[in-house]
Amino acid sequence: MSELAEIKDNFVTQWGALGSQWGINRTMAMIHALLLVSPKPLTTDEIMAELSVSRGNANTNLRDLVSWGLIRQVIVKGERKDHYEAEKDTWKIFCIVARERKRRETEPASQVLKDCIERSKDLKSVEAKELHKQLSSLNDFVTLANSIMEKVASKEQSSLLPKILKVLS
Amino acid sequence: MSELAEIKDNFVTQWGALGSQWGINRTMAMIHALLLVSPKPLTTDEIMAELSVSRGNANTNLRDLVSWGLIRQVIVKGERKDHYEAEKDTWKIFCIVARERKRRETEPASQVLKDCIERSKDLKSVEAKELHKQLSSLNDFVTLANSIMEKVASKEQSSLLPKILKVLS
DNA sequence: CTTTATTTTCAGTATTTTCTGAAAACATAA
DNA sequence: TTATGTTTTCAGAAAATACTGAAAATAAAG
Repeated sequence: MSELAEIKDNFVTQWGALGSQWGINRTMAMIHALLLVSPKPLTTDEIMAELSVSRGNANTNLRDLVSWGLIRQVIVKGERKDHYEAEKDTWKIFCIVARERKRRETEPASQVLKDCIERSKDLKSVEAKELHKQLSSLNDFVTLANSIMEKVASKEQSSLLPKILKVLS
Repeated sequence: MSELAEIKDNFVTQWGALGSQWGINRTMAMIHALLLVSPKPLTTDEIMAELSVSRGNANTNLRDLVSWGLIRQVIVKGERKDHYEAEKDTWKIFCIVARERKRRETEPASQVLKDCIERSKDLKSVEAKELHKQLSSLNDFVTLANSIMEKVASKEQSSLLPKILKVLS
C-alpha cells in the first residue's frame, strides 16, 4: 500500500472510532471519512470492499448520510450503479452537523423543559416555585444557545467565526 | 403522588431518555436530573430507591458526575452516609458540558487530523496535495471552533451570550 | 482490637445497538 | 415478456454498552 493510501486508511479508521464518541455509528463515520478523502465518487460495492462491511450496512448508512445532506448521489455516465460523493466544503459540513444536533439534542430537551415549566407554573408551594425557576433558567439558556446556533449555521460564509472570536477577546 | 412529585418524576424520566441521544447513559442523566430538582442533597440509598437502580450502578454514575463537576459530595452533620447535590447554576453547567465535549470530541478529532496532515505534508502527488488541503481546512475549522468554545466557557458571566447574538443580527 | 456501616469493584447478565446475509423489490436491458 | 443488474429491507447474529448483586475494601464506632 502506498504511503498516501496508508494515510487515508488511517484517517478513515480513526475517524470511525471517533464517530462512536460522537453519537454516530462507526460505519457511518467511516463512509463519510472515506468519501471525504476520495478524489472521485464511489459505488456501494467499492465502499463495501474498502471498509469490509456488508451490503446492508453500507446501504443503510449511505442513505442516512444522504438524508443528513453530508453526501449526495451522483450519476456517472455509462454506469448503472449509484455513485456517492461527499460535501467537501468545511463550512457547509459544520452547518449541517450543527442543525442536526440542534434537531436531535437541544430541541427535544427544550420541549421537555417547556412541558414541565407549563405544568408547574400555577403551583403555589415554595418548592414548586423553586422547581419552576430552575427549569425556566435552564430553558432560557437552551433557547438562547439554540438561536445562536441557528443564526450561525444559516450564514453563507464562514468569515463570521473569526468575528465572534474577536468579540470574545 | 402529588402533582409536584409527578412533574419532577416526569422530568427525571424524560431527561434520562434524552441522555441516550446525547452520549451519556440513562442512569447518569436521571441522577443528574433528580439532583437538579431536589431541594436537598440526597444519599446513594435515596437515589437507588427513587430511580430503582442498583447500588453499583448508582455508585459508578455518581462518581462520574462528580468527576465531571456536575455534582458534588456534601457532608450532612450527624450523618455518616455521603450526600450529593447538583451544581444548579445554569451557566456553570453549560461551561462544564462545553469543556467536557471539547475534551472528548473535538480535541481527539483535531489530533487525528493533525497527525494525517503531518504525514502527508511532504508527499508530491496531486492527490496527496488535495488530501493535505482538505484535512487542513477541516482542522483549521475545528481549531477555530475550539478556541471559541474555550473562550466562551472560561467567562465568568453568561451576559456574554446575548452579546454574541447581537453580533449575529 | 472487633463490630458495624458504608463505599467500591467487578464477574456475570441483560439490554441496546449495530451488522450480516439473503430474500424481496425494483429497474434496466434484451 | 424474461433475464440480468442493482438497491432495499429485515430477521437473526454479533458486538458493544449498561446494569445487577454480592463480595471485597474502606472507614468509623464501640
